[in-house]
Amino acid sequence: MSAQKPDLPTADSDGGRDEAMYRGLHAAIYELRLPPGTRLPEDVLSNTYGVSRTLVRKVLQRMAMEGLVEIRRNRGAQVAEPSADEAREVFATRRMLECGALAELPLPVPTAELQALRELVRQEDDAQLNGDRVAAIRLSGDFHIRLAALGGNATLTKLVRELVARSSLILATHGSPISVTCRHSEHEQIIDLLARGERQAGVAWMAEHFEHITRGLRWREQPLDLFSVLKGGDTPT
Amino acid sequence: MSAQKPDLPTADSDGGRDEAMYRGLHAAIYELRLPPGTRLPEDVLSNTYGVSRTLVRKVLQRMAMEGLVEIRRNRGAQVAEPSADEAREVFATRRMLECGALAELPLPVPTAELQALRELVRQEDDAQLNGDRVAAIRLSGDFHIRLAALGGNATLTKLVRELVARSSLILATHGSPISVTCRHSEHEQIIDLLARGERQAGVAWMAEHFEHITRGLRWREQPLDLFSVLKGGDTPT
DNA sequence: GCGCGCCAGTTTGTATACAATTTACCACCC
DNA sequence: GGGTGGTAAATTGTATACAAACTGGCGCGC
Repeated sequence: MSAQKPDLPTADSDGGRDEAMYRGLHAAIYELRLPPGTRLPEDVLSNTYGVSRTLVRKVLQRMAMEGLVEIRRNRGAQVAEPSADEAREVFATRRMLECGALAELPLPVPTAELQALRELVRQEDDAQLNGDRVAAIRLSGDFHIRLAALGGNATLTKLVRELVARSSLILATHGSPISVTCRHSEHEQIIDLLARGERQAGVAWMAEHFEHITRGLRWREQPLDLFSVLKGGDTPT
Repeated sequence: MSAQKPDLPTADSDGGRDEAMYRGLHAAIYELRLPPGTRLPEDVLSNTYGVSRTLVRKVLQRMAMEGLVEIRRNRGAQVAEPSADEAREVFATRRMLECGALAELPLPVPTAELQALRELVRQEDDAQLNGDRVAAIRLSGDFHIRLAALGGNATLTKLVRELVARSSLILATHGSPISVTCRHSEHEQIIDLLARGERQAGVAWMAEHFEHITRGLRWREQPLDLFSVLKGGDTPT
């Protein structure tokens, strides 16, 4: 059942400079070193990575498709600033995908995987205690990705990976400073339930977990989209 | 001041010639006028749409991200030929997303929407009777997209739209000539359950519906992936 | 005759040049 | 003085040019 697709003899190590640039930019955004709203001028990236604007544009287009970057016509690219609506949608979608995947997870889960997941939880816990909010967000995302990947569905895993990366931006924009991410105990609880083979309970817990995250967001209003307000056209007294 | 032009950020109205070309190519692939495996040389597309290869590549890259086109380094693009594994993954993922969306659909569904869905079913039914397999596949996809869109989750709807387009290629490649798509009665049954407010029954029926589709695929005739066969080194006797 | 290697033709990958649009700044007018 | 309009600088959009890689065919040697 494993869908391994041997691309070319040189597997995934290569991919060219554009792939290297993609990884760099993706990591920088996922790890919030480039916060939401940061402008990404093409010539700067071009000079930074030593490639032509052609490749820069290619990478930016790709990341725009993934929702990590916003490209406005003739106005360049910037790190995406997810709206409140988008935040709700992303987490609702993640809940469906991740709960669905969890519900069909073949049991028992290999011990090695359980151990790796526990290790991620431990690191996330450390980050929380150290007040390293950014690291906690990233590690929480890694946990969810790894968990989703257990099902062996590469298509689903890819989607979850993309949604998790967007979630990172969402938490940076709308997350409250305290208890930004999932409470560590919740992640640990899911693992424990999985280890005991109580899959259905794990699914229920996961759903509640997403509920907590969504509720934890603070919906501080966005930059007040003047256009849509005016076009909304409520009758002027 | 010429600010009267509704230039919304996520412009769906216009985006230039590249957007027009995207729509054209997407429709051609979705409607199977360009069957899986069809090569898509850049200069041909360039001449066809009257744009430079730059824009052609931009569109092809985008469609590759969506899984509709495969781009192999230095070897150009072609309409994707989904593998059997990919087919299973796509339908499993769709089941999770679409069942999840259905389970949370606010009831009652507006009458106009129900009517539009019934109309799609009717057209699909016609196509089936007329032996127009290609139209039936497309209309079936339209039905699923419209149903998913009812929830109002744009992020989820976009994912479903992409997966449905890929499903079109999957059915073209692996679908059996008869009963290619969903049996029409199944779609109608889902609408009826929805109209009566029996959401849970609808979800269950939808899940079974995907089960039927997956089972209806014929898995013979794998593309003879010589590389992985040789490298896999199973050497079965 | 069969196989190997070389060469030409074709196709893609990347960079650069030029056009179009936006942005910012400053002079100008009310 | 504040707002308006225009012009210049900067940035992006598109096209083209050139380099690299692959494909297919032909000739040569075994």
